[in-house]
Amino acid sequence: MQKHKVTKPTEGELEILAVLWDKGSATVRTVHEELTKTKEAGYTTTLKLMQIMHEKEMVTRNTESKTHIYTPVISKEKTQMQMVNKMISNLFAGSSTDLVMQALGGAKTTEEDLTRIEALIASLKAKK
Amino acid sequence: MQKHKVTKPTEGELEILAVLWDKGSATVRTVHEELTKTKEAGYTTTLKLMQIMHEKEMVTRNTESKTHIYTPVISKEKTQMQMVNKMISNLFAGSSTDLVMQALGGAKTTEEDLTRIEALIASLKAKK
DNA sequence: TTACCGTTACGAACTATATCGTATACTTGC
DNA sequence: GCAAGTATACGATATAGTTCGTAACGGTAA
Repeated sequence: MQKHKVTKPTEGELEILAVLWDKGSATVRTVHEELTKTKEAGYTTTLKLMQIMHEKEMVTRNTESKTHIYTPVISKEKTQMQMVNKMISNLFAGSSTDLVMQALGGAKTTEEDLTRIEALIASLKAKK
Repeated sequence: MQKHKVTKPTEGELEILAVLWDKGSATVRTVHEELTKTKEAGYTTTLKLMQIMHEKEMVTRNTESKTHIYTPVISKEKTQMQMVNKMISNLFAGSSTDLVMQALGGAKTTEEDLTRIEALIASLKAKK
């Protein structure tokens, strides 16, 4: 079986990935402008980060035109799963339930959200 | 309003905290032996990390006897909350529900767990 | 006392990440 | 063609985290 390479995005890489996931693909400038909505950063800093991500093969880029277009390689869902699982094993002693309780208890959740989760639980129960 | 200091434990610090949370307090040797059950590490590496954690005031230590005894300062619950919230905003666009769905969907959860969560949801709904 | 052992203290080296200044190249308008 | 603007490339620096070698200290057994 093929060993799957585990890419663990850093903080900064995650911010960039978030933009790319949202937009599908984007130029450095686009990403950079998104980022600067929430934080300070120099353009070349964003550029460098994205170049490093390219080296690490977290993104591909189309260099046909002078302005490169970057596209994420690793999927949002897979990354979410990896990081959630890691957190569960590191911080919740392996209990996904504890994480769920924490997340539900801590944050504001709408009634519709709660209903959606109930439905998911019901379907999970049905499978057993 | 007082600014709350956010302590963001690193990977290595988290491993040590996990042991301390479990045991209440412990010597370097005890922690180190726990850690080496799952990974390689030199004794002085563990020691140094714990000393740094002491500098950062993540732990206190009792130095009455030659062998110091370390006790966590930051609570497991608070740390869990901080990290879960961070993950929600970084990776789930602020939606705790999405995190919950991911956690429930991904991992194996017992029927009792599901029932516990249902109960929590019911009580949250009741509050609205 | 002295040799040994387990302990803490300290500092050096290494790696990873982040940030940015500067050089260089391409494009466009004049 | 050339200046201005916008891109990428590259390297230097700063900071943080990790790892570990070695010294120093204290207790204990012979």
